[in-house]
Amino acid sequence: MDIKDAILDSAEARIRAGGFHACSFREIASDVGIKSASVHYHFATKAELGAELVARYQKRLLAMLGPPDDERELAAKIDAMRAIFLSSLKRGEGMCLCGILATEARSLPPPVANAARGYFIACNEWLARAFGKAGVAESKRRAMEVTALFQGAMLQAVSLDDAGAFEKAVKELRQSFT
Amino acid sequence: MDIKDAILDSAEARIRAGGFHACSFREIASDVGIKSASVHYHFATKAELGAELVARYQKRLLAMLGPPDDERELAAKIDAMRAIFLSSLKRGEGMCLCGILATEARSLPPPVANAARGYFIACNEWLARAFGKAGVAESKRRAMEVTALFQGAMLQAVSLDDAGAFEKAVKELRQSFT
DNA sequence: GTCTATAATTTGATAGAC
DNA sequence: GTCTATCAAATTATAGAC
Repeated sequence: MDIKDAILDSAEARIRAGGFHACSFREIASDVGIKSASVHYHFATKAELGAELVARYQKRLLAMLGPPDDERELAAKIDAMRAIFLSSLKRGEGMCLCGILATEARSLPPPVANAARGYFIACNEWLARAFGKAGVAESKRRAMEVTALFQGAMLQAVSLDDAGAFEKAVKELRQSFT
Repeated sequence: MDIKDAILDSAEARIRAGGFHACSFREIASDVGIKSASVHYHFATKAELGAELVARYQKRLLAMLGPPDDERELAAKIDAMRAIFLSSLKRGEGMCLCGILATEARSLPPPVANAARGYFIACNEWLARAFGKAGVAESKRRAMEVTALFQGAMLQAVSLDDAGAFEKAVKELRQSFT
C-alpha cells in the first residue's frame, strides 16, 4: 500500500494548494515516479481518488484530535484543533483539504462533494461532544461557529500568505476557553 | 458595456459555484449567447477576466456596505455585511467570489490571486474602520476575526447546502453587537 | 503493477473573413 | 464586434503488451 499512500500524499498536497481541478493524474504520477496509467490501476477514477483522499484526511484528523469526551478540559480540546491547523499552515500545506473542496462543491464529482460534506458533519459532531451532550442544540451551534472560524481563518491566511492572520482571527476564541 | 457585464455575470456565477477552473470561455459564451472567440475580444485572457471580475465584485460590495465611518452604529454596519452574504446564500449564488479564489490561490494566474488578496485587505480595512481607528492593532485583529467567521460560515453553508448553517455560525457575533 | 499508445474530449487562444 | 475554423496542449480514461 506504499504506492497508494504516495499517490494520496501527492494528490492531497496539490489539491490543498490549488483545488480539485488543479491536480491531474499526470502530475500525481510524476510526483510518485510512475505513469498516469499506473495511477488508474490504484484508483479507477478521479472521483474515487478524491473520495478516498477525504476519508483518509478525516480519519487522520480525528485520530490526531483524540476522543472528544475524555477527561481533558474543553480548552485543551479546542486548542488541539487550533494547533493542527496552525502547524499545517506554517508548514506551507495550505488550506484544509475539505475547506477547499467545500468551496468547489458544485463542480466536484458527487462522491467527492459528499465526502467533504461528511467531514464537516463529523467535525461538528466532534466539537459538539467536546462542548457537551451531542444532541444539545446550543452545543451544535457553537460547534458550527468554531468550525467556521477555523476554516475562514485558514482561508484568509492562505490568501494573505500569512499564518499570523490565522492566529489573529482565532485569538479571541482561544482566550474565551482559557 | 452590456455584453461585457453579461460576460462577467456568467463568469461570477460559474466561479462562485465551482471555482476558477470550473468556468470556461465556451460556457460563458453559451450563457451570453455568443461564441468563445467573441469573449476573447472583450477579455484577452482568462487572467484579465478574473482580475476585472474581482475588481467589479469588490467595488460592488463596498458600495453596498457604504462608508465604514458614517454615523451608523457598529452593529448596523456588521449586520449589513451579514445580510449581504446571507441573502446571497439564500439566492443560491454560493460562496463569496473571493473566498473561493482564496482557497485556489496557488493555482490561479498571479493577477487573479493578487486581486483576491486585495479584496481581503480592503474588507479588513473597512471593518477596522467600522471598529474604530484604522491603525489600531486591536481593530485590525477584530476585523480579521469577523472576516474569517463570515467566510468560514459561508464555506460551511455551501458544503452542507444549508443557509441556516451560516446563520447559526454568525449568531453569537451578531448578538455581541446588539 | 507498470508500461506504451491512444482515444475522446475540453481547454485557452489566435487568424482572418465579414 | 462577432463569426468560422483551427491550433496546440492538457485532461480523464482505456486497451493491451510485458
